[in-house]
Formats: sequence, C-alpha cells, structure tokens
Amino acid sequence: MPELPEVQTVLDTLETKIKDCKIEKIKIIYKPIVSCNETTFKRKLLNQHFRSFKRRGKYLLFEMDDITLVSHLRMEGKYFILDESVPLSKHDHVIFYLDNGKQLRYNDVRKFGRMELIEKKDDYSDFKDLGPEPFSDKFSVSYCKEYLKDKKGPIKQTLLDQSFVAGIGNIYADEILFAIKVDPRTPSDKLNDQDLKNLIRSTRTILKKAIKAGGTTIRSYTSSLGVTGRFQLSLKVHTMKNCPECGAEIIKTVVGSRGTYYCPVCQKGR
DNA sequence: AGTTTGACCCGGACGC
DNA sequence: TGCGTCCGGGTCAAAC
Repeated sequence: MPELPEVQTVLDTLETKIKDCKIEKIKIIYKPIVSCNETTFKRKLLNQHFRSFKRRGKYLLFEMDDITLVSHLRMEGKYFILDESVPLSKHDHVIFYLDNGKQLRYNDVRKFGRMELIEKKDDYSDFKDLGPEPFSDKFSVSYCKEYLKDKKGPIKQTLLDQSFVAGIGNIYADEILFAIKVDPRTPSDKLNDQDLKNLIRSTRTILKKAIKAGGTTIRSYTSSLGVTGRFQLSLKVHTMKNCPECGAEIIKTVVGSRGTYYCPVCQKGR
C-alpha cells in the first residue's frame, strides 16, 4: 500500500510523463472518488495543464494553471498512462483525456482513494492539519519532545498519526521502530532524547532508501504498465518470520488496531 | 475541552 | 461453490 516513498515515486514518474499536458475531457465512472461536485470538478479542470507536481504526506498535489488537483491513493489507488485504444479495465474509475492522445487513468480496486480540488498555494504546510514532512527541519527532537509530551498511547500509533509526521504508514512504522530498537507498544512520552534522535534519523534513512528503490523498480515497469505504484521493499520485520539481527521469532500482534510486527528480543520498552 | 477510540468505505483473500 | 471474516488509510463521529 502506498506510503510516502511510493507516492513520491508515482509523482516523479507522472511528472516525466504528463508534465504540461492538457486535460481535454474527463470521464468519471465511479463518482464517490471525486469528493466535490462532479460538474464543478470537470469545469474547473477542463483545458488546464499539469504544471507542477508536489507531495504532502501521502497526498499527490497536481498544480494546474489555476487550481490544484489533490489525489490520495489510500490503499490501492494507481495511475496508468495508456493509449485510448487500450480497453478500460474493471477498476478504472476516473479517466483524464490528454492532448497527446494518451489517457491518465485512475484505477482503484478498493475504491478508497479520493480526489478533490483546492486553491493553489505557494506553501501547503497547513494542508489538512498534516504534521511536518519527515525531511523538513521542522521534524526535530524539540518538536517531537513537545508533541509526545504526556502522550500515553503506543509510539507505533503516534507514528501513524499524520498530524505528528506526514507520510508514514503501517509498514514503515514497524520498520522504523525495529531500526531504533523500541517496542511498538511503548508509551509515546517514554522515548528519551536519544530515541528521538534515532527516530528522526531512521525515519529519513528508511524512507530515502525506499524512494530510491521505488524509483529503480518503477522505471522497469513504466514502459509497459504505466504508473503502477509498485516498488521493492527491503523489509526487516514487517511480515517477516525471524529477526534478521538475532534470529528470534518475530511477534505479530495488534497495536492501535493495526497489524504490528516486532522482535521481542531486539526491541525494548522504556 | 481535548484526546482517544471505533465505524465506515470496499472487495480480494482466505478459512471452513 | 458459498458463505463469513479479516484487512486497512484517513475521516469523522462518538465516547472517554
């Protein structure tokens, strides 16, 4: 499922493929994907060009001439760029007809993804109450300390809270906590300064590595399949059976109603 | 009043 | 073949 690295990869790939393309027609097959009024959505996007490509957390932001198209892939949203002659597939929900004869197709098996329009801004830092980007200077030890103060809920759950830091999903939350050797159930306010330093560093390292891997993998897919949003993961705990460090059996449990993997030997509470 | 939990949206996968 | 159940990101309502 797309988390920050995958969203970034999709964005980068779309930028190379449809930058400055014009939308000539829009077909909405499954209406709830588009959050706003259908007529307004079409009217405002018609004859607009894809000018710049930005990301905020897991949201794709397509800046057009006069408006910003926001897209969230949720669980399984995918974009394909295909010739109009290619038959529609079962889970294609929104079709953008481009001026180069290609179509940008939004495909989503679960139908959880959403699109909406917002005003263009120079700065999307206030967008949807999202927390800082993991790579921004705002994601600092002092910020984490302040945010986590008196937070009793498990640190894993806080990592998934998009208003704490934007873009981390279930898989990377497990991977980050494994990297810093902290038990996912640890109360959020129990992490010490060193833990927070490690948390910030590991988050950036892991996400960066995944973006790199995503970029590598997706290039081999794009020529035939369009933007599938698939990318390789080098997972250490999530879905693993044994710990790559100590060999202990990985525990699978539920934290904050999310499936959670951790090593009972390497990862300690505080 | 602020924080936290839970239902919801979906359909594929899986177990019986 | 056919049910029933589980899973999950973000939103929003309800409960604490």
